[in-house]
Amino acid sequence: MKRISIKDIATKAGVVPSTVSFVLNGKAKEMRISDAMAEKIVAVAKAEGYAPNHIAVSLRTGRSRILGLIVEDISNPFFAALAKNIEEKANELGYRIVYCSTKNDSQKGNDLITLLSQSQVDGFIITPLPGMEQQVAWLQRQEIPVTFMDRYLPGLDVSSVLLDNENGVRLGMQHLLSKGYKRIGFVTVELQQVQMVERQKAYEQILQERGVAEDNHFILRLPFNYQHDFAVDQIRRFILDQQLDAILFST
DNA sequence: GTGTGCCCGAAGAACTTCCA
DNA sequence: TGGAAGTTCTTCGGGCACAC
Repeated sequence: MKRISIKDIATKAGVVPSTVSFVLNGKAKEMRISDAMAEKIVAVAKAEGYAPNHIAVSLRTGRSRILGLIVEDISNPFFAALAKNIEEKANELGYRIVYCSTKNDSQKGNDLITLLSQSQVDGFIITPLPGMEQQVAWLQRQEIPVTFMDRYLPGLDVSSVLLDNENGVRLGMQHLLSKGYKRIGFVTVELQQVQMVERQKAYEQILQERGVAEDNHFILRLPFNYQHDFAVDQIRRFILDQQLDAILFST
């Protein structure tokens, strides 16, 4: 079935394509097109079920009104919730979102940046991984807008929306310490990502400030792609082996 | 293998036509 | 004559056909 184009609408309405374009883009008044003609064009477009060809629009305007959202794992509830909010806000502003997951693989992240930039996305929101620096720098050289989310890459001047990792851990630890807990465990994942490093650093710093000996710093590092049952078993052993009375989860 | 020209759909500047 | 209405032409990036 042939797709209805602006040209088809023009033929049926008895005008040229640009007149249709002006009307359908709300510029009829500006271009001094009569109300009667504008109404006729709108009616034909509606009757024919016309929908703009986004590829053609981006070809002409150089903008796709699509943003690439690259996160660690879109099935993760944390990123799914963030994605939902980002999508709602983007829709309000007339943008659509394409979601991708790196699965914590920087090569995959780099490939996704290449793929999406070739697809003419207007900008990127990325939870970056070490190893993606060059690709992000390339985006900056191409003047393609990039924003980091949840974490950042030291050495790159990119706008970032971040959690206050240190203060978050500090508040959590203060709460547990104020309740009288002394043997507080810290559960994290084996990642050298900046946010994980900052959270662990904050945990150790707070214990140090309280004069807790290093022997009583209890840290469990789970592998990134852990299975649920495995993690539960590891945490159970961690609690028993270290005789913990509280745990702070960093993720 | 390389160069050239055309095509696709839509936007918009510049232009022409019409009419009071 | 001048404003309103509508038209023409160029442009964009990439794929493709064709000539050399």
